[in-house]
Amino acid sequence: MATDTSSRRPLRADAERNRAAIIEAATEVLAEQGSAVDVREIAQRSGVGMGTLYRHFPTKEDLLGTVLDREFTAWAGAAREAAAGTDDPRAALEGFYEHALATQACHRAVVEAYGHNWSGPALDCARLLYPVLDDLRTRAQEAGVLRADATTGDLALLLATLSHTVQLVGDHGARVWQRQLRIALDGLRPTHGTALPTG
Amino acid sequence: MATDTSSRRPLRADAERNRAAIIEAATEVLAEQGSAVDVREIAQRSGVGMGTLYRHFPTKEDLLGTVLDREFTAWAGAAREAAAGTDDPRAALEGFYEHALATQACHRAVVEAYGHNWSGPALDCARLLYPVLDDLRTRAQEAGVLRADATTGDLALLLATLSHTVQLVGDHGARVWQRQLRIALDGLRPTHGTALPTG
DNA sequence: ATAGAAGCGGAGCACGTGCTCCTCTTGAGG
DNA sequence: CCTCAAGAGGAGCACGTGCTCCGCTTCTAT
Repeated sequence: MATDTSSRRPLRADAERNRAAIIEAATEVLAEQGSAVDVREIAQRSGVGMGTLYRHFPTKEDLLGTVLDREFTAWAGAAREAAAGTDDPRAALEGFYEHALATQACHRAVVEAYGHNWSGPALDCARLLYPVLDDLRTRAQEAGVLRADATTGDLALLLATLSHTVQLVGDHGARVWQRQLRIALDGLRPTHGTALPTG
Repeated sequence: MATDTSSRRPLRADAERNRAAIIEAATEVLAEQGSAVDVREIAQRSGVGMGTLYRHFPTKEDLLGTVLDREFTAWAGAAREAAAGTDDPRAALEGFYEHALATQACHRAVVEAYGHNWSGPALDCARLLYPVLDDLRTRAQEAGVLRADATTGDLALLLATLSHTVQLVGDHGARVWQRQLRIALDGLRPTHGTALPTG
C-alpha cells in the first residue's frame, strides 16, 4: 500500500527529503481540514510541485493511507504503554479514553477514517487498537470495575463515536464532550441490572 | 427560507404537482444517500427538468432545507405525542431514543444536519427538539430516574452522537448500536457518584 | 568534469456538480 | 377557441479537484 522502501534501490537524497516534507505537510493539513483537502494545498505547503507529490504517492488515497497509518501506529503504541504503566484497571480504561479524545480526536482525517470501515471488514486502525482495548477490557472486568457483558467491540465503537462527538462540538467545547464521556464511562460500570442486547 | 406560498398568487395546478413531486423524490434520495447527491438525480426521479427544479427551489440548499424541515417537524411532533402518552418517565425517555434511532437515524441527510450546527448557533432542528427533550428530562429527574446533573443539552448531543453511530454500523448492525444505547442510558441513571464536569 | 538516469514542476486535461439561459409548451381567463 | 403569461426542459457554462504530461534540473557514479 505505502511505497515500498526495501526492494528497490535507495531514493536519491533530495527525493527522500521531499518525501518526508510531503508527509509532514500532509499530516498537518489532514489534521486541520480532514481528508477533503485539495491536493494542491499539500503540495504547496510542502514546497514541492504536483509532479513530485504524485511521483511519491501515485494517488491521493495512497498519501492519505500512509499518513494515517503513521499517525495511528505511533499513537496506538503510546496508548499501549500508558495502559501498561497504569496499575489501577479502571484508571487505565478511563485514562485511555480521556487521552484518546484529547489528542487523536483533533485529527480530522483520523476520525473520518474511523467512520468508513465499520460496516465492512475492520481496517488496519482497528487491528492496531484491538489488542490494547482487549487488554484494558480484560483487566477491568477481572477487577470487577467494568460490566461483564461489555465486549472489546463495544469499547472500540465507543471510541469512534466519541471521537466524532469531539469533532462535532469543536475544541472549545471540551467540557461538553467530557460530560458525554463521563456518561458513557458510568454506563460501563458493573452496577447495572439491564443486560446489553445480544445477537 | 422555503418558497413563500402565501404572499403571491396560487401556483398553477401543474406547478403545484411538480413541486410536490420534487419534494417527495428529494426526501427519498436524501434519506438514502445524504446531502451529497447530484441534483440531477433528484430532478430525474421526480420526472422534471433542471429548470423546473430550480424554479421552485433557487438553490440546492433551499431544497434541502425544505425537505429536512418537513421531515424533522413531522417526526418531532410524533415524538412529543409518544412522550406525552407514556406515563412512566423512564420508559418515555428510553422509548424516545429507541424510536428516534430506529427511524430518523436512517435518514442520512437528517443525521448529517445534526453534525453541522453544533458549534454555531443551534439550528431549527434543535429548536424543535429542545422542548420535547426538556420535558422528558424534567419528568425523569423529578421521578428520580435520571441523574440530576444531566442537562437538556446533554440529551440533545447524545441523540446526535448515537444517530451518527447508527449510520456508522448500518441497518443490519442494529444489535450493535442498541448496545451503545443501553450503555448510554445506563450512564444516565441516578445511581452514580461521579459528577459530570461543569464549565 | 561529464553523461545520463532519477527527479522536479506546474500548466493543463478530464470529469463531476451546482446552476443558468433560452426556447418551447401548457394551463386558465376571456 | 385564442391568447399569453406562467411554467417546463435540458443543453451548456463555471468552477473545483484529482491526476497527467513532458520539457527542464539536479544528483551521482565513473
